[in-house]
Amino acid sequence: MYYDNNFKDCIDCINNENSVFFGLSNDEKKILSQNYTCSKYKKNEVIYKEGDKPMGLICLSKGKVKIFKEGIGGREQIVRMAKPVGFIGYRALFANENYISSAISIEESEVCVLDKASLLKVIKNNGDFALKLINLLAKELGFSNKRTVTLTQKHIRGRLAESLLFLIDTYGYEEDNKTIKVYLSRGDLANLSNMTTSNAIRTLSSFASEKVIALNGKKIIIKDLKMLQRINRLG
Amino acid sequence: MYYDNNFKDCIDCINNENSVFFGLSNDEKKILSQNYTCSKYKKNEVIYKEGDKPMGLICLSKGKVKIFKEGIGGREQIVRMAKPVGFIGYRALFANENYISSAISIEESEVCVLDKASLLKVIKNNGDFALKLINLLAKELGFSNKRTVTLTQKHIRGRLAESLLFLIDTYGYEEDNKTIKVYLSRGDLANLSNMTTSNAIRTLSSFASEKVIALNGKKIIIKDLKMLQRINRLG
DNA sequence: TGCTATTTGTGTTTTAAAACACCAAAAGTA
DNA sequence: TACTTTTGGTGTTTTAAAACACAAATAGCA
Repeated sequence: MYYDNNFKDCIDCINNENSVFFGLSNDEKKILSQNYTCSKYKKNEVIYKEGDKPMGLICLSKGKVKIFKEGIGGREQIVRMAKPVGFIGYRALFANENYISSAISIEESEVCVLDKASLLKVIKNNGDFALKLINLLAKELGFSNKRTVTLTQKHIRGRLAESLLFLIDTYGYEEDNKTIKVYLSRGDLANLSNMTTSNAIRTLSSFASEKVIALNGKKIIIKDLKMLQRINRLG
Repeated sequence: MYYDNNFKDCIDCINNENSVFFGLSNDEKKILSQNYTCSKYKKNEVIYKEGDKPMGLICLSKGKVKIFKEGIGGREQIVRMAKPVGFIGYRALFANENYISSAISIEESEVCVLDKASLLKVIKNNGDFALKLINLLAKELGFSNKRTVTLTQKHIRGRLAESLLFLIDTYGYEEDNKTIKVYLSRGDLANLSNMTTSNAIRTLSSFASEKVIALNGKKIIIKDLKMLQRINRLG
């Protein structure tokens, strides 16, 4: 990781129309944009880890990041996948706690960190913005509650199907409109779906032999979305 | 369930020092207290159910409530337990979604419902209050993420131990300082811990024969808290 | 009060998924 | 380039927990 305050993608975090900051006044944007630092991460670099103290609001302007918790025997559970423009580490920041999860880039990524004090100032003075954050957290909590139930109750095939659908939903497709636009290792796919690596590999092969997907290295091509949704629903 | 706007416990939701509303100005409290309805529920009555549209912020002024999601084959997972003074159903309200979980009283309870519009008005005009809610949601999200990992990774004994510690943490002890102050059925204890009823019964008996707890009907008496915490950590 | 329904409790069987063991392929790296 | 490490892949064994089955006790109810 190295610091670099000069690449302009960081501005995106504040001005991008998909950002929660979209709609802030110029004064407010100025407060935020005067207090940030930027950095780049290569693939598989740690952005923060469990136990660290949040230094600000981290915005992902480029790349992809996995957020996971370590459980029994170091086994990791991916709780979220971040894409640009999006925020990471805001839960701990707003809870005034240290991180309870870790964030690692799964491809080359760029982030900027917005100073906490400036952010709090803007929140306090802008009720609509505060409501947006409340809305964001509430949705995230709903997602987490749903995951708890599916990860504990669905069978392996259902869990993997759900993960694939989640990845499509988060990152979309390549230009061919059928290849999922993210390359996870079998191990990460397993960590996302609460299963062992061998079971992820095995179940992926099953899906492939059933012509639900096709595999090409780390690329996953969706051949039968309806069927995948069906497997997701029925378990 | 029946309506009754005259019992004074409802005022508690706004004035109680443990409430997020504590610290609001009199004007703000007035706005909120002018727009609420109260109701009483007997044991095992539905307060809201999955799919319902939230009508306002529900405050529990008396009693105990379980919040759960239905999963595969109707199997329920308890995601939260509410105590007075506390709020229920706020996630869906703030996410502008229908409920994704259901709430059922596990003993006689009293709730009041604060009008959504009035609440939003107060949030928009009081940044500190908004931050309190952001903090509340962020903590709840942390709890949910932790649960996801422990429910999927811990073994039965560890999961049950964690649930018992969670119940102690939430409801505390009776006057004897060792009986958990909530009476859940074995089925509910199972739904809280992601296991079948028979396994909850079996594991409780194991704990009892190991002198970690003692059982007296639905009463659970903690005999060896250190050991219970140990089982929770290692199990 | 007796009758039904639910909850509690225990033994047995089945099964889904982990654990283990091993090899092949690919990707780093010296 | 060869060498090491990581990732992908597959068969076999083991095991934790569900599923099933059936009493006993308790609670709800007419």
